[in-house]
Amino acid sequence: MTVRVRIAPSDTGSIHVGNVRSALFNWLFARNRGGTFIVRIDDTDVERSDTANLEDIVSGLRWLGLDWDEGIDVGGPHGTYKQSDRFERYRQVALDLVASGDAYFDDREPDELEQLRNRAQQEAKHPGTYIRRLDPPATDGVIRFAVPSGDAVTFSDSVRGEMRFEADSQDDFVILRSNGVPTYHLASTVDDVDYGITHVIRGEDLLSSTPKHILLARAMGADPAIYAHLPLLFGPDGKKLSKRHGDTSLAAYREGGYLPEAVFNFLAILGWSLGDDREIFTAEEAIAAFSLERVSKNPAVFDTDKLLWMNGEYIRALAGETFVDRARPWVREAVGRDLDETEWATFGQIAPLVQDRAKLLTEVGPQVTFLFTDDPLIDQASWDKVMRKEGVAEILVDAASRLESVNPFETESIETALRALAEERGIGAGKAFQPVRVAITGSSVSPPLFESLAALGRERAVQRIRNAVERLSSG
RNA sequence: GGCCCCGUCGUCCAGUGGUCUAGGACGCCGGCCUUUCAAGCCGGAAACGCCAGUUCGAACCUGGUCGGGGCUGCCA
Repeated sequence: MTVRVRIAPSDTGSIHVGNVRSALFNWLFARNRGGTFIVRIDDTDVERSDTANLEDIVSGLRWLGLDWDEGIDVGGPHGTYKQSDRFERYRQVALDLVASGDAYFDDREPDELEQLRNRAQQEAKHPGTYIRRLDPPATDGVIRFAVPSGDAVTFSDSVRGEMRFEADSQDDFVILRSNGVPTYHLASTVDDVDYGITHVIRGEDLLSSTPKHILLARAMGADPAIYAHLPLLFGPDGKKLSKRHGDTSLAAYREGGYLPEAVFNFLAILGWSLGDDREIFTAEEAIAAFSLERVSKNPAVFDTDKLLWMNGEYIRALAGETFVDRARPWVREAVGRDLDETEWATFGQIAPLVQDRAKLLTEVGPQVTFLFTDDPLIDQASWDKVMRKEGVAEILVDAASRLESVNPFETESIETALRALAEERGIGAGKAFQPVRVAITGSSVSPPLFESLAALGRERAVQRIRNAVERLSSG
C-alpha cells in the first residue's frame, strides 16, 4: 500500500511545537515508507482563521527541514489544499448524508441542548441519548450526524492497540453549522477520504473523536484510514501544551537562536526513540528507523533544558565555516549594522572560540560586539566586581605599556607578555587578566583574553585599557 | 458526572517473564582542568504509584486501586 499522510494545521495562529511534532512524525513515517506527505490548511474556523498565519506555517515547516509532496504552497491534484475553498464540497456531503438518512437537520436552540446535557450529566446517563432526535427533522438549523445506536465502533490504533467505543456514548455531533460552514469533523474526514489518506497520525486529544470520523467515513461509503494517536506534549504543569506555557510557537525557537536540526532532533525524541541509547541523530537516521510501533503511549513534558543542551551540541558540531554563516545574522543584529570584509575576517578569527561557548545563536552577538564598536557597553556588575580592587590601575597601566611593545601582536606573544606581568608583580593570573578583560570587552565574561586582544588589535586594545584607567581615576 | 487514554529517576528515553542489586541522556551535586564563561573529563544522589493474583521467578502478564491527562462546543 502506498502511504499517504497529511497534517492539517489550522491558521488561527502561529504554528506551535505540538503541531510541529505531529508534522514531524507524519513526515518521518511518509519518508520511511516512501509515501506521500501532504500539508493542508484547516481554516474552517472562519472567526479566528487568518491567512497571515499561512506564511508562518509554511516557513516554519521548511525551516525545520520538512518538505511535502502535495499541499499548500506546492499544489497538487486537489486544488489549493485550503479547506475554505471546499466548503461547497462539504455542504454537498452533508446534504447527501441527510438524503441517505445518516444525518438530519436540527433546529433546537443551544439553551435547550444545554439543559439536556446537564440533565444527562446529573442522571449519569450517556449524553448522546439526549442529544439525539427521534422526531421528524426540521428543514433548517445545523446538520447533525445520526449516530447509529447500539453498535460499537472498534478500530486498531497503530500506537495504542485495540480501541472500542460504544455508539451510545457518542452525541449526534454537528457536521454543518447553521451558517453553512462545516465543522472540523466533517471537513477533516471528507478531505481524508477525498485525498486518499491511508494513515491519520495526530495527537491523542483527537482519540475520542475518532469514532465520529470512522462513522462519517463509512457513511460516505469509504474505508476509514488507519489511525495512530501520538502522546500529547505537556507543559511543565502536566497539562496539554498551550500558549499559556510560554514559548510554544515554533517561531519563538527560530528567533531564540535555536538550530533547526536541534529542534528537529529534540522533537523526535519526545515520544519516540531509535531503540538504543542514541539521542542525537540525523534526519536520515530517524527516517530509516522510524515506525509507529516504537512511538510511546505516555505524554511527554516539553523540557526546554534538554533542548538547550542539545542546541549547544549541534552548534559545536557545526563546521567552522557553517557556524560563521549561521551566526552572521545574529552578529549583524547585535552590532546594529553590517560588517565590512575586514571585520568579518576578524569575526572569523574568533568565531571558533565563541562557537565552543554558545548554546544559542543569540549568545554569539553579545560575545563579539566589543570588536566592532569603539565604545563597548560596560557591564556595571562586572566593573564593580573586578575594577574596584586595590592595585587595578597599576596593573592596567603596566599591561598597556607591555602590550605596546609586544611584537608581533599575536595570541602567543601577548600571552607571554601578560604572564610575565603577573609573575613579575607576584600576582595570580586571574587577578592580572580580569581587569584587562573588563577593560577591553566591558564584561568579566568574554571569549579567551589573548585571542580577544589579538583580534582587537594593538591600538584599540591599548586605547581601551587607558580609557579604563582614566575612568578609574575619575571615580 | 460520563466516555477514553496513560502511569520506570525532577524531565526525556531504554527495558516486552530470569542476563535488572533497573541502563542512557538532560538537569542537579562534588571533583579535575582553567585567564573569565563555556566545553571536556571523573564521580555521586535520584525511579519500576499502591495492593492482590498468575508463576519456580514479575518493571514486564491479569484484576483492582490510587494518581495524572484528554474529550464531553455551531474550537480544532
